[in-house]
Amino acid sequence: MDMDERKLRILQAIIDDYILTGIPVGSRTISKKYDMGLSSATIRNEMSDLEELGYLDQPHVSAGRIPSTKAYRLYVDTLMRNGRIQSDTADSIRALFQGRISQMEDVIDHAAQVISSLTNYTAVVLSPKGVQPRLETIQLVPIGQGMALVVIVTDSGIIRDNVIRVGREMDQDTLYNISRALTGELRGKTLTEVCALMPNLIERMRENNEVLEGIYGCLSSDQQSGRRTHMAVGGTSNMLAYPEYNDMDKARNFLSLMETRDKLAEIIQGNGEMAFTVRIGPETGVPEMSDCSIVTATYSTRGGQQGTIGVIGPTRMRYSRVLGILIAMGHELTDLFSGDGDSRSMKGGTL
Amino acid sequence: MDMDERKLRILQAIIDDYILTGIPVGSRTISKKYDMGLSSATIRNEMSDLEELGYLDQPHVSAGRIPSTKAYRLYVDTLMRNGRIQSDTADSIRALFQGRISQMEDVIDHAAQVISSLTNYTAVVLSPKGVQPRLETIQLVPIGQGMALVVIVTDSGIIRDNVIRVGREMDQDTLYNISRALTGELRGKTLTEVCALMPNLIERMRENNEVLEGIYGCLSSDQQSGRRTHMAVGGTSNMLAYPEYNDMDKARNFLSLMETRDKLAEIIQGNGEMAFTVRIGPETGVPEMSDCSIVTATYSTRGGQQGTIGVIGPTRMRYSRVLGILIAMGHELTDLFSGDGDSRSMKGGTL
DNA sequence: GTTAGCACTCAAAGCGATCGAGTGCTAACA
DNA sequence: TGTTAGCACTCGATCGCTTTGAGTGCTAAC
Repeated sequence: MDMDERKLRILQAIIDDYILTGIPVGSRTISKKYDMGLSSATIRNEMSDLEELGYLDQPHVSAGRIPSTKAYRLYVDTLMRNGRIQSDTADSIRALFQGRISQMEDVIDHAAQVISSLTNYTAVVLSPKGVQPRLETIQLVPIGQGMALVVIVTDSGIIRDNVIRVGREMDQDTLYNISRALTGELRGKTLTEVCALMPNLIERMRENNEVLEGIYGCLSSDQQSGRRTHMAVGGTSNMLAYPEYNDMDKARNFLSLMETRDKLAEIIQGNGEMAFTVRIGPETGVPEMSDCSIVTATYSTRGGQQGTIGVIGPTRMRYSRVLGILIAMGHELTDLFSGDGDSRSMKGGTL
Repeated sequence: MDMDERKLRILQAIIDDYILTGIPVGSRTISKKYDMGLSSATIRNEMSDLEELGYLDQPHVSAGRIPSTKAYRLYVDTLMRNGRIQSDTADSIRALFQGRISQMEDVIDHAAQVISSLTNYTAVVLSPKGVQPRLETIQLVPIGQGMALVVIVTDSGIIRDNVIRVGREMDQDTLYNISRALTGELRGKTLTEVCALMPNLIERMRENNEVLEGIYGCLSSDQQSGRRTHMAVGGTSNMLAYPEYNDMDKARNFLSLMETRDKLAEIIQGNGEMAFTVRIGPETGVPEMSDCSIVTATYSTRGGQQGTIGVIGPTRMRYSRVLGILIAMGHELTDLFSGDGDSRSMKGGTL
C-alpha cells in the first residue's frame, strides 16, 4: 500500500481540520465539510490506511483520528499551503515599528508582544549574538562619587557599559585622555584579544592602575559570563487557552519552563544557523515539550550577528501563518538593525 | 455581642489553619488540632458569633468557615505572630548578592527570582523612581558610521544612553568639545529644565545643529514616555499550584494581567510612600485580583529614589513570612544601592 | 456557660443507564 | 476493482440517582 494523491488530499483535510478545532476528526466530517466526492465509508478505508502508514493516530477506538508527528512533518515540508502572509498582517508588523524606538531591548520586547498577539501563541525573541565583535572605541565618562562609566563600542554597533571606581581626583579631561590612549592601543582587536592584552597595559600604565583594573574587571566578567543575551517572552498565557493545556500540571510545567530563561534561550536558539526551523513535538528535544512545536526564524545586524525569533505553540499549530509572520518579522528586524542609517539605535546588552 | 479574648484565639486558629490548608475549617478541626480545651459545640457557637461579626464566611451551609477580608485585615494588623524572619532565610537572601552583579537590571531580575522561590508566590520588583534627577554630565561617544552614543549622567547615579546620528565629519575630539560645552551649560539642572533650554541652545550653537537636535530628541522622547521603569516578575507559575487557581479562566486572567506590564507596575507601585503595605482582596482595587493579596515593601538608592518590591498571592497568604522576606530584601537592596562604595553599579534604565 | 445528642443540609463521590460519534466489516453495486 | 450503503460494535461523555460524610444549628441536660 502506498501514498497516493487522494490519500494526501484526505490527510491534508484532516490536518487542516484538526489544527482548526483541536478535536479528533471523523470520516463523516471529512466527507461532508471538505467535499471530496467520496462517501464516509471510502474515507474510512483511506484513513485506516493512513493510520497504518503512521500518519494518523487514534486516541481510542471510537474517536476520530488525529495527525501524528510524521503527518505534521509532511504537512510542513510539502503539503502546507504556501504561507503568503496576509498583506494587512505584514502592514501591521511594519506599522508597529514606525514610532521612535530607541533601545534594542525595547524593540525586542515589543516584537515579542506583537508576535504573540498576532499568532495567539507564545513568542520568544532573542537579541543578536555571534561573530566576535572588534573594539571600536572605549570611553570613560565620569559620573561622580569617584565612579565612572566605561562605554565600550564595537564594530557591530553593540555597546556595553559598566560602572567602575576611579580615584576621586580623576576629572573629565584626565579620563578622556586615558580613553584616547586606550582606544588608540586597542582599536580593531577582538574583545578576547583586548582581554589578553590588558595585564600588559596595566603594567605599562602604572599611574592609572585602578582605572585599568576596573575596565579589565568588567571586560573579563563579561567574557566569562558569556553572551549576556537579552530575551523577551510574550503571550505565555495564550497557551492556557488551548484545550491541550487544560491539565493544570501540564500548564504549570509549561509556564515554569517559560520562566527558566537560560533553558528557554537554549531551546529557542537551537541550531540557529538556518533562516528558519520548524520542530514538531518530540523533535524539540525537550521532554516537557513533546506536545508543542517550535518555529523559529532569524534576523541579523549590520555586524553580522544573528538574533532569533521563535514561536511556541501546540503541535496543531497554524504553521503556515506562524512561519509567514516570523519571516516577515525577521525581515523587519533585519532592516531595523542593519544600520540603514536612520536614527534608531542598536544598543544591546550583549557583548 | 462583642469580640473577646477567646473569640480572637479561635479566629486566629481558623485563619492559621485555612492559610495552611486552603480548605474551609470546621469546628471539630479547631477543637481537635488546636487544643483550646473546648468542645466542638462551643467552638461552633463562637464561630457562629464570629460569622455574625463579619469575620467568617461560609461557602455553603454544610461546609466549614473561611476567613473574610475583615478577618485577614485584623490578622495582619494585630493577630499575626511577628514575622521575625528565619535567620537562615535572611542569610540566603544575603548570600544571593555576594556574587558580582553589575547591572541594576540584573539585580532586580535576580531579586524577583529569589523572592518568588522563597515565598512560592509571584514576585514583582520595580526599579527606583522618584525625585527629578539633575544633570551631572553629558557626553558623546563616537560609535562609527556617523553615529554617536549620548551618555547622560544624573546626580542619582542613573545613566541613560541613546544612539543619535551625527555628521560623518565629527571625530572623537569634536564630540568631546561639544560634550564639555553642553555639560558646562547644563550641569545641575533637572532634566525637564534641560529639555526646556534645548531649543535655545540649538539656536545659539548653529554649527552643531544635527547633534543637538539628536540629543534633544532623545531627551524629550524620554520625558514624554515618562519614567521608563524596569520591572522583573518571577514565579508567575507558582500561583497555579494553589487550588484557588484550579479554574482555567481565572488562571488565564491572572497570567495575562501579569503580562500587561504597565498595569502591573501601576498596581504594585500603588501608594508607594509607605515602607510596606498589605492589601487584601478587594483592597487591591483591581477587580481581577479580588481573591489575591498584595504585599509590598520599598527600598531606596543614594539619590533618594524609591523602588518597590511586591508579592502577589492568594488572600490566604502567609503574610508574616512574606512580610519578613520583603523587608529583609528591601534592606538588602537599599544597602546595595545606597552607594556604600563597593564596585557595584547602579546603572538603571530609568530617567 | 458548656457539652452531648440529634436532625438536617448539601457538596462530592460513586454508579449505572443512555447517548452518540465513530469505527470495521460485509455485501451489493457500477 | 473500487465505491458505497448498512449494520453491529466500541467506548468516552453525559445525565441522573444514590450514598457518604463533613459540618451545621438547635435543644436539652449538666
